[in-house]
Amino acid sequence: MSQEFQAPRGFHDIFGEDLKKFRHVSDTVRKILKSYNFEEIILPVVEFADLFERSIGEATDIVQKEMFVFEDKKGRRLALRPEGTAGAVRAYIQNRLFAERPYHRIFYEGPMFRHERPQAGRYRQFHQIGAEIFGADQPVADAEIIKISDEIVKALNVKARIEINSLGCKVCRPAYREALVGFLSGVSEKLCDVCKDRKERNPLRVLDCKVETCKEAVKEAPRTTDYLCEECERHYSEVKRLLDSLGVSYVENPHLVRGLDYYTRTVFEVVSEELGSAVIAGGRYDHLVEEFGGPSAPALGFAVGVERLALLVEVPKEEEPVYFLIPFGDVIPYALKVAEVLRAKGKTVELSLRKGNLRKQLDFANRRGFKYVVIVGEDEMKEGVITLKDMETGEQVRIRAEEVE
RNA sequence: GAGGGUGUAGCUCAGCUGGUAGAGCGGGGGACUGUGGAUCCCCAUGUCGCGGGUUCGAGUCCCGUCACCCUCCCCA
Repeated sequence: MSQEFQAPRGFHDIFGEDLKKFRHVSDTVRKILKSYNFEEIILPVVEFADLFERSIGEATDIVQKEMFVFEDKKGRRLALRPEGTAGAVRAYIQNRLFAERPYHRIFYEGPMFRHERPQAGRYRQFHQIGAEIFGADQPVADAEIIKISDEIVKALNVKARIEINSLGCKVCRPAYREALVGFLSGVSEKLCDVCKDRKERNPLRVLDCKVETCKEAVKEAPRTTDYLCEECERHYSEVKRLLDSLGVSYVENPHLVRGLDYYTRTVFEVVSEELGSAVIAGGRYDHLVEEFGGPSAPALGFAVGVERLALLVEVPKEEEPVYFLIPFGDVIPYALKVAEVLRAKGKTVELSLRKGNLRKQLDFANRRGFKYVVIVGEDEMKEGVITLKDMETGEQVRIRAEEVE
C-alpha cells in the first residue's frame, strides 16, 4: 500500500481509545458547567484577525507567530481562532446579550488553532471547552470559576494544583510595571537572552521564565500583589476567603502572569505535575468588552484543554452490552427482523458481516468482547425464535426475540 | 522559530563495518458447513517515510524533504 496523503503536522485524527478519553473529558466538563447553568454557544472557528490581535495583544507570541492567518477573496485578513475568549466577547457584543439581563454565563466547545511545534499534549489543532461570565465584578464569580475548575479535575480524578495570582487593574498595574522594569534593568546581566528581549516587550513574562539563573535573579523582584490598589487588594482577599470557605485548595504564585494581554485582577492555572503544564487556565478581563465597543461589562472565564486532560484520565468501563447477531444459513430477512425487534427494545445490535462457520463467528465475537451473541439459523427461523448466548457464562437460551430483557 | 532523536509488515521491533527482507503479536484460510476463549498447519504481510546523490550494488553511507517524539520559546 503506498500512501499519498498524511495529515499536516500537528493535526490529528482522534478515534478509538483516545476518543473515549476525549469524550469522557468533554462530557464531564459539560455536565459540570450545565450544573451551574452555563448556556452553550457555538462560535465560528474563523474571525477577523485583528479581533485576536487587539484582544490577546500584538506583542504576544500567540499573535506574532502562532496564528493561522489568511485572506479571503476580498483581501480581508481572517484567522483560525487561537483561543475562544475573543470570539465569545465579540458574540456577546454583536448579539446584544448584555441588553437581555445584567449578567450572562456561557460556554463553548471546539477546536482552536496555533501554529507551533507539536509536543506531548500540544497540537496545532487542539480542543478547548471555555466558559465565560459577562457582567459580573463580584469576587464570588472568580471563586465560582476556580471552584468549577477544581470540580473538573476532581471529577476526572486528575492530579493537579491550582495556582492563583492577581495582576491588578488599570489603576495599579502601570505602577507595578514601572517598578518591575526598574528592577529588571538592575539585574539585566543575569537574565537569559530571551528574557533580555522579553524585558522590553513583555516584562511580566520574565517572572515566568524557567531558566534557573532567571528564577534566581527574579526572586527579589517586586510582586504584583504588593502593588495592588485598595480595591484590587480587597477583591483578591475576598476571592481567597471564598475559596477557603469552599474548601478549594490553591497556592498563591506571585509570578503567575499568563501570556495574554487582556487579563486583569485574578488569574489562575490548574497545573498538572505529570504533564508539567496547565490543563485549565483563565482569569478576569474587566475591560475587554468595553474596549471592543460594548458596555462596561467586567468579565472572566477559563479554558479547559481537552487533549491535555485526556492524556491523564482513565475511562470508567460501564459500556452498555452489545448484542452481536450472527445469521447462519439463508436467513438474512429473518435476522434483520430480529435486529429490528431488539433495537426497538433499546438494545444495541451489530449484525455480523464476518464470513465463515459458526466457530469462526463465535471466535470473532469473543475477540471483539461482545457480552451477548444472538444466533439466528434456519432452525431458529423455522420456530420463530433466536438463540441468545451469554459469552461470559456460556449459557444460552432459545426464546422469541420479543422476550429478550 | 532553535536544538536533539526517530522513521523497516496493521502493531512492537530485529537487520553487525553496504551484497537486493525477518521475528513476535495481530490479520486471513484450513484441520472443524450449528457453538467461542486452546492447539496445530498454511498464507499474505512491505515502493525499508518520500526524493535525490555516492556505488557494480543502498534498509544500511551522504544531502534534501515530510511526519512523529523530546527539550526550548510559548501555551490549553
